[in-house]
Amino acid sequence: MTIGNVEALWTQTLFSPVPVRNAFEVTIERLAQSIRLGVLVEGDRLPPERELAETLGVSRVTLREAIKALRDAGLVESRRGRGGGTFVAVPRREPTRSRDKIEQSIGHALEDALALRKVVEPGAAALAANRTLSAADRSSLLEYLRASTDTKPAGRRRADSRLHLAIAALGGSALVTAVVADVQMRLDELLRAIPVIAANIAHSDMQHAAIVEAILGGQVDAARTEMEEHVDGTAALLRGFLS
Amino acid sequence: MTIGNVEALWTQTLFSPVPVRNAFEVTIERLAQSIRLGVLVEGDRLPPERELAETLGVSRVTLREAIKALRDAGLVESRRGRGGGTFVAVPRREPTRSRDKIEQSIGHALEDALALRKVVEPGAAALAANRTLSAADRSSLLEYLRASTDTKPAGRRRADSRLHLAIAALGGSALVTAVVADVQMRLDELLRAIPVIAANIAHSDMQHAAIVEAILGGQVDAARTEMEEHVDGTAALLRGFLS
DNA sequence: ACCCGAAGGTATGGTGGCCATACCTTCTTG
DNA sequence: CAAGAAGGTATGGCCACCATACCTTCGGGT
Repeated sequence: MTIGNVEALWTQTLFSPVPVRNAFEVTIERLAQSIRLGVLVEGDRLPPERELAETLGVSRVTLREAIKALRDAGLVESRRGRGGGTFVAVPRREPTRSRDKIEQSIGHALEDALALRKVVEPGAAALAANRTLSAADRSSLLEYLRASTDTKPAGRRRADSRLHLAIAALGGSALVTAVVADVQMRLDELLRAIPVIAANIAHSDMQHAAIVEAILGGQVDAARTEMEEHVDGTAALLRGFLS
Repeated sequence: MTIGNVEALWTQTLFSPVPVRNAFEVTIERLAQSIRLGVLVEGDRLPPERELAETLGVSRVTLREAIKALRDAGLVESRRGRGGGTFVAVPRREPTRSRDKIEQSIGHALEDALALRKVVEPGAAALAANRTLSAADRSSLLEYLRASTDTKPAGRRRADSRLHLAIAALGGSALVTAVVADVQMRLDELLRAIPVIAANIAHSDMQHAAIVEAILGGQVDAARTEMEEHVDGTAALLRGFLS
C-alpha cells in the first residue's frame, strides 16, 4: 500500500470516477442524514413538500420520490389533510448487519474516513474555541453535552452525533460543518454497532465534558487536543471491534 | 451574522440547495483542477479519450464536450492522428479579473473557505508527519519544496499548489487529499491575484521549509503548528488584499 | 513508399431523469 | 360544515447522457 510516488496518489484522487449524483439520490441522502444524525428527531415534521422542494432546489416530483423511499425504509410517515405532513417515524429496530458485512461494505475506506475525522473534528473544535460564543450558543452546547451522557443506549448514538455536529457548527464555517456531517455519516453505522461497555461510555463522557469545557473556556489548543484524543479513542475501539 | 441558534446553523447546512452537478460540469472541473493546481503541467498528454472516459465513468461524448470547453478556454490543445492526443497547453496570460469582481464572485464564501483550509491543511501536515515515508516520498517532497522556491512568479503559484497537494497526499488519506484539493481550488484565483512582494515570498518560503522539515523529522505538532502559521499568514494577505 | 493502427472527430437514435403544471383527495380547524 | 392546507396523482416535454457506429488524420514500422 506504500506507493513511493506522490503523483500517483493525487492522480488517483483526481482521475477517480466522477460521482454520479442525481438529484434524487442526493435528496434521499440529505434527509436520511438529517434523521440518522439526529438533526431531526422522532416526531419532527418536515417542511411542506412544496416548500422543501424549493429550498432544496429540486422539483416536487423528485422530492416526493425521495420521501417515498424514506417511507419504504420506515424512516418517516406521512399524514394527509390539513395539519398533515411528513413526520420522522419512531426508529424501528434497525437490523444490525453482522460485523463481516459491515466491514466488507466499508472495507479499506474505514481508515480513510478515520483519517479525515482525525483531521477535521479536532480542527473544528479548535475553531469553535477560538470564537466568542453567544450565551444562547453556550447553553445549547451544554445542553447537548448533558443529553449525550444520560440517554439510554438507543438515543446515545444520536445525541453523540448532535454534540459533534453542534461543535462543528459553532466553528462558524458551513464547509467545515458539512465535512463533519459527512464524516459522521460515513462512520455512523459502525459506531452504532460498537458494543456498549460501561467503562468506554464513562470515558467517552469525560472526554466530551473536557472538550466542551475547553471550547467554552476559549482554550484553543486544549479543545483540539481533547478532541483528538477522543477521536483516537473511538478509532481504537472501532479497529478493535472489527479485528 | 452571529446566530444564537446552533440548530439553525446545521439546518442551514443540511437543507441547502442540492448541488446540481451534471457529469459534464464535474468532468470539466476535474480536468481544470488538474491543470490549474499543477498536477498536469504544460505539455503533458491526457490519457486517450476512450480510456479517460472509462476511468472517469463518463461517456466519451460527455468527456469530449468537457475537453472542447477546456480547449475553448485555451487550457489544452488536441492533435489528431497516430501519436496524437490532448495536451496541456502553454498557459496563456489569463486575464486577471479585478479585485472587485473576484471579491464579489467569491463573496462571503471566502471566510468559509479560509476556515476549512485552516482546519484541514494543518491536520493533513500532521498526518504526513505521523507516517513513516519511503525514501522516494521524502525526496519527492524535497523536490517540490525546491521547485516552490526558485520559480518565477508565473509558475510559483502552481508549484505552491503542488507542494501543498503533495503534503496532503503523503498523509495517506484520499478523502483528506480530495478536501485539500477542493480548498486549493476554491482559493486559487485569489491566491493568483495577490501582488508579489519579495518579503512575503521569502517569508512564505521559510515557512514551507519549516513545514517540510517538521514532516520529514516526524515532528507532528511542529508540522501542524508551522502549517497553521503559514495558512494564517496567507489568509491575512488575502484579507488585506481584498479590503 | 506504403499501409496499419492509434488517436481524435462526427453522426444518430434511444433512454431516463428531472421538471412544470394542473388537478384530486384527505382531513383539521375555525 | 365549509375553507384551506396539506399530501397524492397524472401528463407531457425537455435535455443530459449514453451506446454505437463510422470517418479522418497522420506517425511509424516494414
